[in-house]
Amino acid sequence: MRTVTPFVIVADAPGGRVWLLDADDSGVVSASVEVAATGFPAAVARLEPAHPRWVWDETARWYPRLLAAGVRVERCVDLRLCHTILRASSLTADSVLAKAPAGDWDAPSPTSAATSLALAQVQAGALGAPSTRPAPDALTLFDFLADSAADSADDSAAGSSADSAADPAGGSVPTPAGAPGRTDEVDSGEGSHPAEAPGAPARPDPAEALELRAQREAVRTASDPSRIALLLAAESAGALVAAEMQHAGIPWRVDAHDRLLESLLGPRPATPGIRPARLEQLHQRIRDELDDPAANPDSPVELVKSLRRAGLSVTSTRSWELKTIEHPVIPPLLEYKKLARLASANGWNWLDTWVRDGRFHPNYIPGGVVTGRWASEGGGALQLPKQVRGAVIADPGWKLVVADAAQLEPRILAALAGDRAMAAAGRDRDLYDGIVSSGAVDTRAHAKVGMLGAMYGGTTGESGRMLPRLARAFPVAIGFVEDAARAGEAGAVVTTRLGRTSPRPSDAWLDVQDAAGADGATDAARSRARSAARSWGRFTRNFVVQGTAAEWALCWISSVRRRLWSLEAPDARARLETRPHLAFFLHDEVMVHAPEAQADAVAAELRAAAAEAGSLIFGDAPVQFPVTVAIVDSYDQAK
DNA sequence: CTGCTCGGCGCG
DNA sequence: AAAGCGCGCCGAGCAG
Repeated sequence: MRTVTPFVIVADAPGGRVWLLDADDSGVVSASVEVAATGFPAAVARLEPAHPRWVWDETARWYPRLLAAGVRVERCVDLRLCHTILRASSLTADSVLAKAPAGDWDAPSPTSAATSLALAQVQAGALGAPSTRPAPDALTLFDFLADSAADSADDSAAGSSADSAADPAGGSVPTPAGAPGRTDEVDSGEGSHPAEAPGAPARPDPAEALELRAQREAVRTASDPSRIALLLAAESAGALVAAEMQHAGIPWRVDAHDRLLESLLGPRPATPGIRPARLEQLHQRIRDELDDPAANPDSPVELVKSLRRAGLSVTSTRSWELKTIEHPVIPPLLEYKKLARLASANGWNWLDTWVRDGRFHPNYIPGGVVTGRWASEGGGALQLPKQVRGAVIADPGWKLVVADAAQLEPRILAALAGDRAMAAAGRDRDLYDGIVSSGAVDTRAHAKVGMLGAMYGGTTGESGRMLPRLARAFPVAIGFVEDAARAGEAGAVVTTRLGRTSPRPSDAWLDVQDAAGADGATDAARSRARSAARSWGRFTRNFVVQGTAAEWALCWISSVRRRLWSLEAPDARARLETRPHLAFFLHDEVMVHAPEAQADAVAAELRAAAAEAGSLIFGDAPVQFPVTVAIVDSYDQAK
């Protein structure tokens, strides 16, 4: 019988086989088994009921093959994602891990696009999914998310997860409910033998084990272990969500998409490269109105020349510039640009490339943005235009439950800064309406543009005009982003609530600043330096807000994921895609694909998860994080 | 032919 | 109505 330890490291063994290594709280390996690649999913399924945290170099490299076999895991450590955070975080700046020279773990991920469609679409093997479902209250979100180095809570302390997060003890790991306890013998790292592979060679110590130890040490010695531990756990849980969403896919109806394209563009051209009928019509009208048979609306450079020849004083072909011009060519030109964009970005070619068997399987890239937001690759998953959302349709008997965090970023700012006035403005109502009620500004639109400007560093136009009023009404919140901006302008780093730290400015940036400070610096040099400094200040100003909002969103989807898995399933062996599951995530918005009978329950969990995420990150700060929830048949019906 | 930048525009 | 943040994708056009 295997000894239960908090971590099981997954690593490549020679000959395409896989090691599974027990590791203790410090990352010390105590036992190992080696399995054939084909036996890997079954081996994971066998160990999962003890709720280990699976440790692997990259979730995107290991988890898809488990999902393809119908095996789901609760928790993991994505070493590469965690490494990136720990290397940069100001909370772990003194750690051995942060001070070491760059190594393999700092290299860009070798796994990305290549895994997308191929692995996600591997048909399931014969292996059925064993039940990995815990009792509904067996694990709180904190247990689920938080790293054991900061975990002092007992499982029975449900409902006090925020307190747990705020009170790291650096203590022992609570034994998962129903799991056998550890033996002392194992902690020494001596005297234990590979339990399931008696003939195995000496215990391996792969790079993953070394890295896990370094990460555990960095967390243990961090200036605020609970925050960084929560961030690492949320980042890793997000990686599981990403793999699961890629596996399940977004329900996409090719017939509906095709009808939509046909109604806007005309029938699909038989030959690629030929303009659809509607575009060709508009093209001809553009030539006629410009009296220029060679006018080419697909080439910005050529189009500017054509427009200027026709007497229009344009400097670009941007839509917003064209809209300011009065001329008969403008309406057909704007329509052409809109439809040409649809045809090239989300037309028939897109359908052929990205939609298979009624699902769009995008490749999500957790941590792909410096602020901690996800990026995506292939198919433009995070830029699905509203135009085509009518093709996202729930399966028969199923619903889409779409939730959106209301005014997330300003609420995040209010909580980060501890601005009680702004918190009050958002209590039980739209935050921007609340700002209007406070008397700071006169319309909701002004409140919104003013707050966005404050968070992005806007200084001009309407946004700039609102800033002084907002600064008077909410000095704490505005002061917070101003401080972040000044830090960036001075070349310093800033850090989110949970410990994600901004990159340092480049050497080129520092050189520009140095040049401006030198004796005899020219006005041009000083001006350039000021401009670069302000630009970097806008980045750091936004980083703290966008980055902390991304942390909130990670906690939200992690909680949603766990809650969905606890909902009643058709049977204990139900696969991910046959029960309510996350289908899409977009910064502050999620979509759950769920059987109609469970849609209301899902909606309730989406709301509860949002509240949970808020208290997990901000404790009892008086800021609410409401979500709007819509239960719909197609995505275009949401908001 | 491939690989790159740029303009433009989709999303939050 | 647009400019402050963060992205990815497309076609055009150019360099090699």
